[in-house]
Amino acid sequence: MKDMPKAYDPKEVEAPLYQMWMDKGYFKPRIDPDKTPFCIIMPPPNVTGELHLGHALTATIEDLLIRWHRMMGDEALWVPGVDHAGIATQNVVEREIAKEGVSRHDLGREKFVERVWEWVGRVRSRIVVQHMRLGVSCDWDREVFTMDEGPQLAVRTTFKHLFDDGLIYRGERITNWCPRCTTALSDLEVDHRETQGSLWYVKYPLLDDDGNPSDEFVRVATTRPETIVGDTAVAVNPEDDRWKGLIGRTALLPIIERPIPIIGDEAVEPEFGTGAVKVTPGHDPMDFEIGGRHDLPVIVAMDDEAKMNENAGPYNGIDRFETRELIVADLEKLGLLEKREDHMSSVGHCSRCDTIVEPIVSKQWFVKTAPLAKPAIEAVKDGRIEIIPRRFEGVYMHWMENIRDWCISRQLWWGHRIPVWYCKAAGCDEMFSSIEDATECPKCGSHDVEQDPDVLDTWFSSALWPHSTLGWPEDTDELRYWYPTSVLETGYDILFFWVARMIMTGLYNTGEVPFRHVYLHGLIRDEKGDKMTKSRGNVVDPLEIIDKYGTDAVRFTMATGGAPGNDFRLFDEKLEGGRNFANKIWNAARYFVQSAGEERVQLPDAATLASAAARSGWPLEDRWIVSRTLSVSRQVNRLLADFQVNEAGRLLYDFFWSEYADWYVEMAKVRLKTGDRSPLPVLAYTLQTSLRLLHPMMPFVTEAIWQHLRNHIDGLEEALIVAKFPTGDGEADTDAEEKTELVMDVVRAIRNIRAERGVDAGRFIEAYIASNGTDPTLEQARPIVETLARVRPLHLVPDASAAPKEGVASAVLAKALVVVPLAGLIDADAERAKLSKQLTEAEGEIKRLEGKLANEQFRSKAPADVVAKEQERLATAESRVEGLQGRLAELG
RNA sequence: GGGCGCUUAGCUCAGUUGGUUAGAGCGCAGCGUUGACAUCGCUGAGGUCGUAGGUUCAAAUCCUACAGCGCCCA
Repeated sequence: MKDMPKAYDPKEVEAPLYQMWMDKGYFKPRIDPDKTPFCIIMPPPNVTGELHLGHALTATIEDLLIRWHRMMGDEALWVPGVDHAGIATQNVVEREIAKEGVSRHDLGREKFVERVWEWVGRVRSRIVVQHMRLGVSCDWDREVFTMDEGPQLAVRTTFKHLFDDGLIYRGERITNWCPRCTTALSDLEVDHRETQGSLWYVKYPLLDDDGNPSDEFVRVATTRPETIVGDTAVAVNPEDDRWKGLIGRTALLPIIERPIPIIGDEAVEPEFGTGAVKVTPGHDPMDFEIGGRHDLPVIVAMDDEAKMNENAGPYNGIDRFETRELIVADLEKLGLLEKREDHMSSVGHCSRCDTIVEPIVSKQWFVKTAPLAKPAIEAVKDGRIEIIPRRFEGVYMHWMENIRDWCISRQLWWGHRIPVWYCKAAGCDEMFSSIEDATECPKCGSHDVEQDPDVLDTWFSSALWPHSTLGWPEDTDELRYWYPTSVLETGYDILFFWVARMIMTGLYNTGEVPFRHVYLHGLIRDEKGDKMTKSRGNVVDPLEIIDKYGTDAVRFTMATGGAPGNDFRLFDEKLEGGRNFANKIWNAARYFVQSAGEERVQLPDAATLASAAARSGWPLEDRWIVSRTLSVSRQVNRLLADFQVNEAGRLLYDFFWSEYADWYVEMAKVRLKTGDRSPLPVLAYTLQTSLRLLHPMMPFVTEAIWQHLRNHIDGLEEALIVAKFPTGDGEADTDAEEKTELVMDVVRAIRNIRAERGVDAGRFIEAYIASNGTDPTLEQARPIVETLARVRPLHLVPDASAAPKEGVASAVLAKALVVVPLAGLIDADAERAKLSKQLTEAEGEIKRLEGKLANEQFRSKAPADVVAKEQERLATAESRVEGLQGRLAELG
């Protein structure tokens, strides 16, 4: 840690700093009742593979919040973890072993699960390494896996409680079935897509009163003719005059030749197709409901893989879509196919493998959600939980209020085995849930008990995450101290999957909300605005861009890229901006370090910093930057408290670059070059304050600089990560801010004239500034104006008459007149035209403001400070007009 | 079908209790090798804030309708 290289090199500093933080144990909070607990439970990434940009965004925002609170003195706990991701991981490992030509059935359940554990071991450590590259300051000793013992116990305990409370039941229901994953899915795991298909019109012969075929037909329309074999009725709307006469009669199912009743049900839409529909309770959710209302038999005509079964007569063993073709052809041959139309319909796809889902009736486990939803709705309604951005509360409410029972069983091998046992003893059909592995039937005492072979939906264990990671069901110190947790931060796309369910189970298990705030971030898209997906091939690997731009650049870009809850597009130019900013910070610090040299700089003392009066003797620019630093510190705290992470980032970017680096440092150089060391404490103060403010967002570059600064500034904490976060306590100095604005305006005006007239950048030119002769501001700032505007000699004159009139360029400010003699470079007519144009604009401004201020309504209804502001604006415009008129008069 | 979001400078986006002369980054134009930084500096051009109404002293910001795009739920 000697010299600072000319450019910031993230590769040099990141790994050693992370190691240092780890070694010092800075990530580990203590349970301290005198301090405020702050806790975030990390959304556990799936053990399916690599982290993606969504995880990087999550990590960035959560680490920012954690670091901020840690620096505020809170006991900040961030719990990392990973999720076993049932279906997804099983699929990935199945693909892995398929490369060896082996299926999971070849291996058998036990061997297959062993293979999954091997996979998990590899992926878990990779995820940890990836997270570390992002700079996350989570407590690694607490890293949890959803399949660890603790979470296992939490899962079983929750299941048993729900089971005993009658909130879990097993039943024959129609569920979404993925024939490729061969498991049931919950409603949320199905993606619906509008798909071009066909609507076939089929004639079902009617039987006469004696049960003999008649020459009458009922015509039904269907998008899924392959399910005809499972029909158990034809339904019409009882209000439908065309068909209500048929209710009570019997139709003969084509091909299968099963007599089925014609029933009336209000769910039938008369506008659809012919107004008569076939009813297949075994393969259609709506038909299942109709069947329930009319006591219709349920026929399941397909197997696990959606091949037709023995109930499908001649199609037994044939795939569902092939069967569709065959049936259509057969109906045609029988003369029962009337016509085919193009038809758009919504088709469900497995969210994991994209296979078309088959609605199928099977025996599954469900959670009765309505009783759990009620308190979950209350918690958000009464503000115990706040969702950010606010609009998602409406989305949450709507879903919760219309919630449907949750299918939690999955026909998988990888996951939490359902803690239910069946007694096999003759005459006993006991079914019971147990937290411990059961060996004995509680009813008959038989040891012939068998555990349910299925596993639970992954989200069942994730739903317990905020309390299970803290030790529940044990009554741990952690749980007592950090629960309810502070913030749950994740993408809005898993509001229902995860957030809503955590609220339900959290309240059910602990009686308390799992977290106080839910912060939902948007999705990161590619340059064109497309979602990043493997199939599109547009996925960006976080490590790749970290290698290219540095972690801080990635984090800064993520944090400031968009507003909370809004999607944003990521591309190289944005990341370059982040990288450049990191380099800017680095170099601004480097300048300080070089300027300080061997000297150890003392920071200004706290009392002086706190009081504007105490600072009043300081040079103007020092007073200004301290005042601005205090103000920015306050704003950053307010913005972060409001979760306006992006605004906080922008504010710091603007402050550091456009105020500190562009102006204060340049002003400070003026004195430093004369050998005056007095700016050093203020440079040190502003720089180190900025680093503290920036640290949560850009931890590496700021900490790296901090460690350099410790050799040059007295009194800095040993590491920035545990340094105190600035709160901005201290008086603003509006006088200094206003006066510095004047100085900057003057410098800008001269620079503008130089650029417009094409004056060589290096050349010093003469200039006159006429301002209110009693204000010593410009005299005090003379060296600054001279240097920053490259002016010599600079004439400070009491009024415009003292400045030359021929061959000059002028700039009229409200509080000053700038006159630059540039013989030979000035076209008098153009100069007059320019000033006239400005005069017209300023006069327009006056007119507008006078009109506004003359309005009695405005004066009486607008708040006093708004009126005062407009008045001030008017005065400014008036003085500009005066100046411009005077200048024009003088120019003739 | 129900709900939500977006539409602001050439591009990408900010703009949270309605009160500026509507901002930033990138891009663009001109100038620039004075020891922090060319991953830079200085200067500049560029917008009737989707359209039409309404509320208000005051609307990019609130309300209504419409258009285009996107998402969620059914």
